[in-house]
Amino acid sequence: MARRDAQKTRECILNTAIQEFAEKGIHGTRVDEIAQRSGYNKGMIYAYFGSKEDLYKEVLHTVFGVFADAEREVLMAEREPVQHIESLICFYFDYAQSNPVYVNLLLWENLNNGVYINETDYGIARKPSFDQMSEIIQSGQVSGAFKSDIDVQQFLLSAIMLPFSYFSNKYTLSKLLGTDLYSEESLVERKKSVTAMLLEVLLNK
Amino acid sequence: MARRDAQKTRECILNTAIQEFAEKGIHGTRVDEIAQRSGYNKGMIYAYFGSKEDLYKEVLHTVFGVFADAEREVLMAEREPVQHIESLICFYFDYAQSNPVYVNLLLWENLNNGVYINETDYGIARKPSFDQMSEIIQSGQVSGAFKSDIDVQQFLLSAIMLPFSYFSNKYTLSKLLGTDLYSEESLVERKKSVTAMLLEVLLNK
DNA sequence: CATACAAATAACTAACTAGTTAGTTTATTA
DNA sequence: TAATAAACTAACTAGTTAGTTATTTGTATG
Repeated sequence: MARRDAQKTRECILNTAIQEFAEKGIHGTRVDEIAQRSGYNKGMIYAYFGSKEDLYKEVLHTVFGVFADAEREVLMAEREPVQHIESLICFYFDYAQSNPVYVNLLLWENLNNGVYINETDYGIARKPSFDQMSEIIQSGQVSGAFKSDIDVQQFLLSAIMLPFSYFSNKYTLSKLLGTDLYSEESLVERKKSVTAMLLEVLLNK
Repeated sequence: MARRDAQKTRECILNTAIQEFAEKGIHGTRVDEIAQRSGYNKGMIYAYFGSKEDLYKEVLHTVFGVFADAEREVLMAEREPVQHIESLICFYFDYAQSNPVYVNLLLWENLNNGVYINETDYGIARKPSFDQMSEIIQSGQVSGAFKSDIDVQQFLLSAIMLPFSYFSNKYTLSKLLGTDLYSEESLVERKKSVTAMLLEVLLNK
């Protein structure tokens, strides 16, 4: 087996970079640290990725790409509108819970005024997803399962942000309530509550 | 008038630091830049604040303190539970909208794993606020205005995060929807929608 | 097995950055 | 008005950091 494998080296550096950038952001991350933690020389990073900024953009591209694929799979499933929306809420909650790297990189980008994300295909990748969500809701309205006066865009904004923000504000929320919001039970309870709230607003009685 | 005024100098440096830290975080901010933008020598920063980190903590203390005072005022008002909760939602939305500095510093702190915020009195300042909110809801439940099966903590989490996250995810949300979410009309619409949603879940019909 | 080339590295550089210091300017007051 | 203290500054230091270069090491192939 080749101890020298450009493909594998590249991948290994990228994975280390994902961890580092998610944890410390583009300014807090040190290229030397990525080199050391990945086990490769700093020169390799520049050989394979060009610059710190380019590496960061590839990190964004990779992490957001993986998310978009997972989201697409949920949206592609053949389901009744109610179950479809329910599974989508469930997906957002679980994904944010088990992918802190994704949550953090989104936060960093918002703080960077979207400077780096604008240079990836993030928007292009998500637009059709959003349109598809809209269609699911509209079909639920047609079938009478969903209230007809629901504003699709407003509802989706809430459905996306309610699960996400529980994890993106982890530390300040814990401080506010003074209790552990991320125990197994708390997580189950929150997920139930968010789902119930969104469905109560959406469903016809 | 004294051109040399320690109090005023301190204040001026602090205000500049608030802007810089909110914009660039503790790692992205340069002490030299704060000095230059405030118009004072870097030595003054170290004379009055000790270190970059101590200055940052004082920034957090100041900004979160101002927020806590404003929140307290809303909570102290004598109102019927329905109007009281409505005014609270309104406050959260308006405050996040007009204080990007506050929004950003909260985001930075969540990304810093709450390291610096833990060394301010943020938690202590907010705990009684949270308890007071709980009381408002409970009194609404007693009077029959609010549903009796509402989980107070779950509801408050949603009431705090729904307004906030619309602003904390400004750039990625805009990318997702592809429209300007922060025009005058969009803001009014979002605020209405969030308020309506929360009240629908909370109020007895 | 020699050679050619890709993979990898150590050591370096130029620019930057938090923090310090030695000294100057201004206001106060005895 | 001379002495004193506080406000302020310019220039420096020690350490860091993104990025480069000269060189070595491993591997596939004719």
